[in-house]
Amino acid sequence: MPLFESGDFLSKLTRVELKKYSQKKRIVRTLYLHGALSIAEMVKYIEVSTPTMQSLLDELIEENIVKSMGAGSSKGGRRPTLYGLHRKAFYVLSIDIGKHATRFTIFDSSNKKVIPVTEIPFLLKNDMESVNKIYDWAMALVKKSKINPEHILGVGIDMPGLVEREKGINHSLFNFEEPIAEIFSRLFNKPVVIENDAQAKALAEFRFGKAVGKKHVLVIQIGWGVGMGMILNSKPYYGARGFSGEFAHIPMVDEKGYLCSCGMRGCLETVSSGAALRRYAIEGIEGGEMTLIQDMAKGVTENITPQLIIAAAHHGDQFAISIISKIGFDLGKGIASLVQILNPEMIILDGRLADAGSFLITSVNQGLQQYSFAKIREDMEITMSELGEDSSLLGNVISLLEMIFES
Amino acid sequence: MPLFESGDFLSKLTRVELKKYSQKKRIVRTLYLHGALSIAEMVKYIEVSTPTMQSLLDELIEENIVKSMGAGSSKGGRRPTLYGLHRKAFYVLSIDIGKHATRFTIFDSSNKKVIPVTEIPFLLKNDMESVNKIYDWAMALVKKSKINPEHILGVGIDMPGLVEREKGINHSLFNFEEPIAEIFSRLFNKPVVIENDAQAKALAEFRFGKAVGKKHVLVIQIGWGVGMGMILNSKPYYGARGFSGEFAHIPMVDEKGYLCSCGMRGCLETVSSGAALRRYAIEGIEGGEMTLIQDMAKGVTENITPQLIIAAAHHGDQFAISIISKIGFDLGKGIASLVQILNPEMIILDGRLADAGSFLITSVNQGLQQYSFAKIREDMEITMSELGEDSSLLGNVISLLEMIFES
DNA sequence: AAAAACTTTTTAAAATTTTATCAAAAGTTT
DNA sequence: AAACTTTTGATAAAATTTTAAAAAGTTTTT
Repeated sequence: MPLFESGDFLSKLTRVELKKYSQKKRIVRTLYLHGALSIAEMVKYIEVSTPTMQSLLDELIEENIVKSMGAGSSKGGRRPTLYGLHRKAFYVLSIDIGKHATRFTIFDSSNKKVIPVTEIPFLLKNDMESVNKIYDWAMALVKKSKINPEHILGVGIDMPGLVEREKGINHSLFNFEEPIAEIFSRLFNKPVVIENDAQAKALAEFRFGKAVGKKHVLVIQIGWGVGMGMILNSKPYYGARGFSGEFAHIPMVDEKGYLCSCGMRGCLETVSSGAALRRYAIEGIEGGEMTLIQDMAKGVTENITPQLIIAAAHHGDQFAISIISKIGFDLGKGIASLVQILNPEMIILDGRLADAGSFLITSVNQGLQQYSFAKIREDMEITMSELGEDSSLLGNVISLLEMIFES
Repeated sequence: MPLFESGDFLSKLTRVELKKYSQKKRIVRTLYLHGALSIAEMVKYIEVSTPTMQSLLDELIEENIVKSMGAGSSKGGRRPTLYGLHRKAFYVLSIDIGKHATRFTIFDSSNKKVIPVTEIPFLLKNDMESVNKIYDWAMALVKKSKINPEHILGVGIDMPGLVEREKGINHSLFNFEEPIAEIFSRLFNKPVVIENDAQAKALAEFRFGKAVGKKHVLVIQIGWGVGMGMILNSKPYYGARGFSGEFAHIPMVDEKGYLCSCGMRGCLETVSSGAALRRYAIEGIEGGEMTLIQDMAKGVTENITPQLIIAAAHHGDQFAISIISKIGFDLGKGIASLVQILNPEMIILDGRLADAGSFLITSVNQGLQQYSFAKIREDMEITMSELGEDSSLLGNVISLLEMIFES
């Protein structure tokens, strides 16, 4: 049984065959998410009796997808035999498309990278040439990895923009006549799933990060801009067309607000993002503020980046701290809206601005406190991501597998 | 098989018995939601073969829960036998607790009221006396209805406040040592579910109103205050502790904003609610505005209600129209945040202010257009509820049944 | 050190569900 | 109006799954 079958194949199966097929997929999914398990444990996740589970596992072993991993530790009785995914059960090619760089890697079924992440810095253009370049680089990586392309289950891709995951369309980027996911699928001759970059990060947090086991989690990514991915009711939330999470563009400031890159005025992103931080710094310096930032940037405006401002704050620069706090407070105010509306269990901050650490968290909490109910905040945790910068690449794998396991 | 069994009873069942029990519940749920169906149709909803479905139905008929409803119309072949719920399969007592009045009725399993809604006007107090009064009135209604209390499956109650449905606690009202749902459950000696009033309305819209078949719907209730119930991913959304939907208290106006009843400043409710509308009217009249409102209220401030202002608008009063528009615009701005974050398919407006109809909708759309992406609005519909004022009573029934069917 | 208790796995009989086929009833086409 | 198609429902053999009990392997207790 190959893990991925077309609907055409599936429609020919009888009820029993279909049930067995979906049970096997659930087993593979469970082993992917939880690692090696005993029969007794698996029976708790998947509703079948022990003998049935055993025969399903036998078949999966026969098919070289699952293998016995030896005995686990006893809980006061016979030691269980653990079953886990064969390392080579499947590979997934993951691509993180960004504005200024695109990153590639390949994961195996135990979630390990089989080849280091390759980052190709290039300015993304909204044309087929960029698509073809990405394909070529990806194929070069596959070749380099020496993995048999047959063993690659599919391709997971994340990118910025308004992504309609189900239809495989990105309305902001690569919005050609044919859905971009289908274009890639044709090129790679594999199933391809596309995902919004922030949502990919949320998936990674949910399955392998701080949000494991949580039901309602918001992952907010703060870089030059702001993005959000959501897990609601233990499921990724996409909304009607996948356009959810546009937290960056909720109204925060009145008519007098700055013009946002999206064309509206006074969006959260105009007062609470890396770009806003930079603008505050430049405005401050022009207004005659005494600050380390100017020295550190050697007087060159182009050198003023969020990272530099954060570094200045870590050196004790009061102006840097004050503008980070300003941004944090407004972010907290924005988060207050989220909290009041969604009552999440946890909010995870990610992205480069998250490096501002306690400077940011403190002021975020201030804004949040001023604009939300204590009861709703009570059991909620705001925390920083610990998955690192490859989390979106990992999220792509999860996204692809979920697509395959759901069908 | 009684429809509601305790966990104790269930834990004694074998796997097969449990499966059969849950399949039977799913059949009852399906028949409740969709009305009478044929075996062939039910097989599409519930994954069993025709012979199995037949034997399950036979058992349910034997138990007097389901009955054959005669032949349906043919779709080009043998006419199907339709099976539906016995009218007396179960009854549900529904109570809508409001600040100024509490309303009671009893529904049968075909969703019909077996007795007209009784409204008891009394000012709700936060004490056990009010609880006991509500219980007494409810029992009086049961007696009047002449329904055997044994046949009442349970009690569904909605009320304002921060309701933690799973624990049966309302943190704003009746927050005694024992959860209020348990207190009522002990009094009635039946399963009781409590629900936030706006969420109850959302449930009614989702199952029997304009939101049937939709996946992501927000139901906004605008009366003196503002409430919201949500359906996300085809499920009622409650959040971590059931405190979601506090849309009324997201920040809308800066520090200069009005003080809100919740203690914060500048909440949406301070600029976009029946109370805000009244305040605008009074402020306007005091400021010397020429308006019909003053005549209609006979110069008595107490007479100025949202309804009166809406009536003035319908008479062409420009000032009334302008303040309704003001409120609508701000509501639209608030809705923009919801839309950007959640990308819903549909937003349903309900509550007394919804009577302002087109005056409101037009300005809501203006605010929404100014502060949200066209792509996200594109396929979204904003509409008025058509379920009428009993929708929360109906929602309570759905809530109770979902609790019972889920367990 | 042996026995008891406990967890996991295996086995085979028992129970259940499905598949496949047929029959009945109604619509559609010739 | 007869023949054909379609849909629904019923039946019995075939296949599958579960139950229950026994076996195997560890830890804990006596």
